Amino acid sequence: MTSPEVGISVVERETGLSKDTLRVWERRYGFPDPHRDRHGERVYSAEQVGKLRLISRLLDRGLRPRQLVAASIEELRARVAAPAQPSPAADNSPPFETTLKLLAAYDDAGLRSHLSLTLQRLGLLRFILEFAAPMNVQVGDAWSRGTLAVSQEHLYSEQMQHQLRQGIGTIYPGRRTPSVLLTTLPGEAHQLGVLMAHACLALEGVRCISLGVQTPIRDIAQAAHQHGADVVALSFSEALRLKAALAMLQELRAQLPQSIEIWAGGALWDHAQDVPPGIRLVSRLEHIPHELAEFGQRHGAPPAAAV
Amino acid sequence: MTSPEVGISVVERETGLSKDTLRVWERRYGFPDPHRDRHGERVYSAEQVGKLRLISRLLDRGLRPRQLVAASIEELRARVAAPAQPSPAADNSPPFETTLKLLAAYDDAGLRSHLSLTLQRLGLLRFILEFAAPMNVQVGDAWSRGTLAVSQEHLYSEQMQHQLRQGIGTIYPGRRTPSVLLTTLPGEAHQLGVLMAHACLALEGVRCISLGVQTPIRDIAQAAHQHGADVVALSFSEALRLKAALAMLQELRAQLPQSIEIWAGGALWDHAQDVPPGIRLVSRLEHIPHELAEFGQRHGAPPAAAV
DNA sequence: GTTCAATATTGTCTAGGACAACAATCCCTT
DNA sequence: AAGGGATTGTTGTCCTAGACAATATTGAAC
Repeated sequence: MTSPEVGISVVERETGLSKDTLRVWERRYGFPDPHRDRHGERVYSAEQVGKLRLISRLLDRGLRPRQLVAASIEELRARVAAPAQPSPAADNSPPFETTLKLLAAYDDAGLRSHLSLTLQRLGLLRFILEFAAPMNVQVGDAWSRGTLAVSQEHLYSEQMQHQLRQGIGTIYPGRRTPSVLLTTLPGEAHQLGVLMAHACLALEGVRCISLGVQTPIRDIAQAAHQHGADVVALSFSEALRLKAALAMLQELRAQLPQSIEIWAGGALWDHAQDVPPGIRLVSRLEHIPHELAEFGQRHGAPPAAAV
Repeated sequence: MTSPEVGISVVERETGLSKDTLRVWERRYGFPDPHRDRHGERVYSAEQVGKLRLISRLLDRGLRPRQLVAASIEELRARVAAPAQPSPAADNSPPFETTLKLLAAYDDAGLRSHLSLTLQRLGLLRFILEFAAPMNVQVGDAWSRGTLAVSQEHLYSEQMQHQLRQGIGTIYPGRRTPSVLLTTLPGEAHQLGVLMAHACLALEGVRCISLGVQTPIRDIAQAAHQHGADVVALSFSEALRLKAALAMLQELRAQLPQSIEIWAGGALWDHAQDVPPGIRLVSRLEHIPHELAEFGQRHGAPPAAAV
């Protein structure tokens, strides 16, 4: 704990709620109810910031603030944890458990070795589908429950990224269609989704180009054009607000010719019911081969020749 | 051009100047001077946004707004381009030229192959010192001059990252002291600096742990403690404001015990004259071995046994 | 020249009012 | 009873204009 009480701009940064919103909530609902320093400026307690963070998360799921501000912290925490899909039965099979144990012990060398061995043992595809993807969810859950520190989540992410890139690096680049441009929208900093998708696509022999994360809309459109991409594939974690994501998707759709498809995937869409027209939801990495086959049919290409 | 006139929140996002700042400049200096829509809300022309973007950049270099708002766009553009260090004689040796040519042609496959070959030809250390580091500068310059699109810079960064990680992956982890924790501060998203430092350290046989980018201060401190790190090494590009960087460094210094050193490196420090006490500036990657030797002397360790 | 105090500049905070966009209700018609 | 359209409630963002702390800059005294 550095300082238990923070100013409004810190709260804005930490919760994503604008200063205006924080002030107007205080005026309307009486929450948050910050102290004032000697100069009359708002000073928020760590507890209130925590509650605001929870509320902010629930807002993204379409709930409205009036009820949320009145609820207790426990209630909010329960709502945040629960109504996602009930977490795929907290897998306790050895690789998962070991990973969490290594993270808990801050054992980076052990983690590196464990991930590398698991990759070699399973092969890249099974490593991703059966291990990396569900593991990411577990790590994300543990982080949001507070079981895992930020630094541990970073460590995990870094090491996993390393393995995935090693894996991708060993694939000889294919030339199958469609040509896919991979990236994330501004504000979405998680790389693992892009890397997993990259690997799955490359394993299908598809030509793909990754721009890393956080590419501005206009630049995605430009790059798609320049590279002659057939598909722009975007990865979304729960870090991005659903509203913002939808708005940006619509903007991108408008800037791209109809001949270029947009595929969207990632955890964000677990909570979403529908997407704007002209966007294809690829909710699971497993569906990628099927999606590629369908693309082939739509575009009259030869039906997915074996790699 | 999507829409030639935009609202205040868009300007905030695009320029990094807060709404408050935009309004108070208008009040004080008469610039910017947005039109108003029928509801009295500010509407900024593309030209004004452009000028604001230039001003925002110059502010980071310590200039003050009063003069800047009065200057013409051309004048600002000249100032942005010029007074950095005069760019190390735009190296035109083959690998550099080829890289820029491949980027200009959006040739990702060619770039991948070119980088990989250069890495194999030079070896990891020379690849970094003689090629990657100066190339990063050139790409950054080209981007800020507008010669290179954002998507091209992303592509470069992604491919270079790939090569560096491949290189790091082949190094058998050493156990030499000091134990180094690598990352960047919040707001610093550039990974290449961390990766290059990681590689240089690993090549010296030093045990190092990377947390990726943008680790919150508190979590850096916690991780350093948990990992038993002797040094926290931080990379800074010019993306971060100098002021913000210094403040965060001071905060981190306060949270770490004196026994843990902080090393700072990266392009940001080319403009800076001095750093807070208790921070060691490692201005060039080439100095890393020397820095390690000095660390050994300071801590009475055996004088840098050969790897 | 340095050092310290006075002054100017600059960003961020404050308050309360206004309104557009969206969601939820209600009522009327079919 | 169900669908559709108007009314009402909710919510986020914008507005003005004033205040002040933190940081530069200037000026005066040594």
